Amino acid sequence: MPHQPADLDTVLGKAVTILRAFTVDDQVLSLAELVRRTGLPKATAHRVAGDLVTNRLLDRTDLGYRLSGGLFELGMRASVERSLLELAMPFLQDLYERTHETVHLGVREGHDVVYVAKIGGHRQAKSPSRPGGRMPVHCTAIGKVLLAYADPEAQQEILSSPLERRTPHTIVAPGLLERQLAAVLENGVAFEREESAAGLQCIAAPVLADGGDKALAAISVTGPVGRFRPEAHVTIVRAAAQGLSSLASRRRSLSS
Amino acid sequence: MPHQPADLDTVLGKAVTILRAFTVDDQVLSLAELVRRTGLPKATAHRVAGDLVTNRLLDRTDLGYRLSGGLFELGMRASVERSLLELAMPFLQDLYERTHETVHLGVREGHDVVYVAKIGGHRQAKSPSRPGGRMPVHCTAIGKVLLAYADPEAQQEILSSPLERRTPHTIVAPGLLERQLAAVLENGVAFEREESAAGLQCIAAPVLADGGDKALAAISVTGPVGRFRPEAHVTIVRAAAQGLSSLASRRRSLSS
DNA sequence: GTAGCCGTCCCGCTGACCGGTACGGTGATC
DNA sequence: GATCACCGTACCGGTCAGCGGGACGGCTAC
Repeated sequence: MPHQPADLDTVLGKAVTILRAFTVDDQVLSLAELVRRTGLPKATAHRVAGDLVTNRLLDRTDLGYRLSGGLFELGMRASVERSLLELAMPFLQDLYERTHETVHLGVREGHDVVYVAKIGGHRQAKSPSRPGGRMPVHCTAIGKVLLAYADPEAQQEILSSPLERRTPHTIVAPGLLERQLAAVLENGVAFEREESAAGLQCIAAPVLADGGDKALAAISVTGPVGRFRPEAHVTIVRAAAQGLSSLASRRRSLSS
Repeated sequence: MPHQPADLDTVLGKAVTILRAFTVDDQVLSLAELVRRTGLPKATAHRVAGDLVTNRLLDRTDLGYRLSGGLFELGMRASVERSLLELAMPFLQDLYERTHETVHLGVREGHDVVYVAKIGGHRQAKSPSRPGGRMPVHCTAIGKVLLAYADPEAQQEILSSPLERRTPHTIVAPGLLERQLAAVLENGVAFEREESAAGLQCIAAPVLADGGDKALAAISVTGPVGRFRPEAHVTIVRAAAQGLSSLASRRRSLSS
């Protein structure tokens, strides 16, 4: 996790440290647990958490603290992700309707992909991804697409760092991964075969920026090994991603 | 807007004031604009905004500041909204697939409904709602449902405050609205007929908590007056909401 | 009983935060 | 090309908000 630990000598730093202490699957954290995770003195954590409650970034419950609905609302106003989500939704719907498998929209953030949207039905494959959650780039189809279209230095930086093994099929050899990335650029799609979780396969395509050389995001379809063949969906996934690409190009939302 | 203005005498207060200065349709705000909206001294706004950037809650661009992807990620971890969203998605998908109209999931926050999800296709009705955005409770189907199932004091508080007129059809008479709310409790669904925007109709049903007396959220289907008849979808919307209700009851995510 | 862990509160010290002020750049107006 | 308005940025000394060690009372568990 490349989160530089945030400055604990400033109020704001302490505040975000507390907020970021929550992971995707924490519902509620006690004060003691916050102290444990943040390393803040108990009195300080207590006070700052209290301040966060008054500022409606945290909720107080009988069992502890919880990220508030106000924070959700705020996060949804992040222009890049929100407008991406809005533009993408119809395309994601199409994909879901045609495949009835889990559909993802993701962006890259450092070594991870962050899922902006995840849609699926009642019978969706059991996948470790969560909306707003993270997965390493090297073991997901979306990640490989985003990596293939990333600037060379970022790509190299990731390729030269240790690649965590998630399943027996996870690609941990940089050379092999690099060859796959070349194939991704050639085909415009990436595959994943049980590299992030057992029993899951996946295909993804890039949402390209104006020039067509940088990827803003990626779209994927995921399904279980039994009923799902990634190769069967190359055309529609690529078409959806291209449709979104050209729609996004006609708007402004990029830059850095 | 019942946002008590946040304490400007504290760092944290200034920080959230800056963050909340962004509305749903702001992409990027200049420092000067932030100063204008927040009332903070320029030097202060500059410093705090800078701190927010170092803490990855804001992004710096050539044109100004922007809510960051990190904030999006954080907001998605708000347990109530996120788990609601995850549980609801299959039901929302079903509704979309059967109607091919815009489907909403919303919760109440004070006098407004906040949209947790909005899904639709390419031909979706032009609606003023945005994911993460707000609409007044009294002029939307989701709002009326949530209001009908709200605690009496909250309901009374809203009924006795001025009801903003959005269209010629907006209900601004508390008595009329109150009668509609009674009908909602009786039927388990609420309608909206061009009360929030011209040309739009809507039907919504409540997602009920354990007891069945409090509403956690509401689901709606929205369509244009021409092709869409809300009455035609009473059964499936109610069924979707009930399905989600019982699923949510089997998990824990509520309390206050 | 007592030992451990919890959340809360007190209170004196201090350095993080404050914001008036100044400066350089940029574009519009005359 | 001079003037002006407005922008973002940087400086810096005063001071009070924030700090956190410590104490306290409540609660399980053993």
